[in-house]
Amino acid sequence: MNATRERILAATAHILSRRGVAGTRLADIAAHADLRTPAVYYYFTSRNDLVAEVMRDGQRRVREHVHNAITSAPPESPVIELIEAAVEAHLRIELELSDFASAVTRNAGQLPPGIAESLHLESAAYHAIWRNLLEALAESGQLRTGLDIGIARMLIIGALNWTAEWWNPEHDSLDTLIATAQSIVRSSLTSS
Amino acid sequence: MNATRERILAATAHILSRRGVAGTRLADIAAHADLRTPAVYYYFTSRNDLVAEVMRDGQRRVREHVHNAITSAPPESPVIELIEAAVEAHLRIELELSDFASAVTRNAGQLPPGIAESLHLESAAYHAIWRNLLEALAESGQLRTGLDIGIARMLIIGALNWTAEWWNPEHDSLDTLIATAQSIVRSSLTSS
DNA sequence: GTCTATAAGTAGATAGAC
DNA sequence: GTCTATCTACTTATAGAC
Repeated sequence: MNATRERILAATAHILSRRGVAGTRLADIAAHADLRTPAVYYYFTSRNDLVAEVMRDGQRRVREHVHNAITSAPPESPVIELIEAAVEAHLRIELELSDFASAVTRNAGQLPPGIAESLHLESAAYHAIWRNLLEALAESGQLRTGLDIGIARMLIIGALNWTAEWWNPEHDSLDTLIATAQSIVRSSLTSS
Repeated sequence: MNATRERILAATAHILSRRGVAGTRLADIAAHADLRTPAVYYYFTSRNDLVAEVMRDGQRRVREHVHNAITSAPPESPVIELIEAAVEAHLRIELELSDFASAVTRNAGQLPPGIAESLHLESAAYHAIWRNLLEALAESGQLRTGLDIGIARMLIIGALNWTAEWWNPEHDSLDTLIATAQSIVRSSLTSS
């Protein structure tokens, strides 16, 4: 596509994921993309449009990355292993691979009205992936009994999303974090 | 203490917990406290000072509420039941009892430099409570083997904190949320 | 396509009356 | 103690040159 446009999007994701929606200035975005502020308006009609596109793109990247991890698992994999693959994919895209992804999780809750709605479809599609995984686990008979499947899904995704708030690569390796998260998710969902 | 000062603090917590740090305007705070903006400066030297006090107060309230839940548990309670009491207390103070508490969890990650440091001591004291609980569980021999205790703590607190982003009382009752969270935490930490 | 210059609006903070 | 009036700084957005 257009290189400058992509650079502006990447700069926005970078700053959004660190400073938050309301703390993200067009001047900072432009500086990070090696431009002056007005140049942004050649590619985007407003700050809100730019932010909205980054958020939608970020949510799409998370969904695609997790989706790929699930569909590229060995055929006939037990459902719980697909769930563990999803845990790893979610953490890697969020913490290691993409500012777009962390921009979404760190800002989804405090978006101005217009942007929130524009994200809704993408967000619903992502949650549908997890809902399907948990329903498949229930159908396989391995889900721990008495668990509210919708609440469990949100608690798990919450634990994963919150890592963006505290994880420090100098303190814990990403591999250790992933292994611990997988262990906790497996143990909390299954009975064995 | 001073009623007006308290009203300003409460108004700030209310708006902070809904709109985020950078989205919180002094004019909105003043209006919610039934005052004009300059009156705020009679009680606080700056917007940052006001926000910092609300955040420290919120973190203190969470810590005290959880601490009380633990110490008022029946004597000789098994550690895992203290942990379940802590889960309930954290969710209740956050979702039901205090705008100050939700102001903390929804903004802790994106605070301007000055405020972040002023919250550090309170925040460390709260995490120490959970660290003690998990260490006691390990010493009792009931902690699942091979679990990184520090990462597990952050994943659990993250799952609880994230509820502020999605929980809707019209969709799930708080009691159901608490029971599900307790079940998941117990199952993820213990082997039985 | 990207710039300089600037308009228009908004937010934090202060001055001083009451 | 709280107000009205105002200052200053900052941010989004536009105009128009190059």
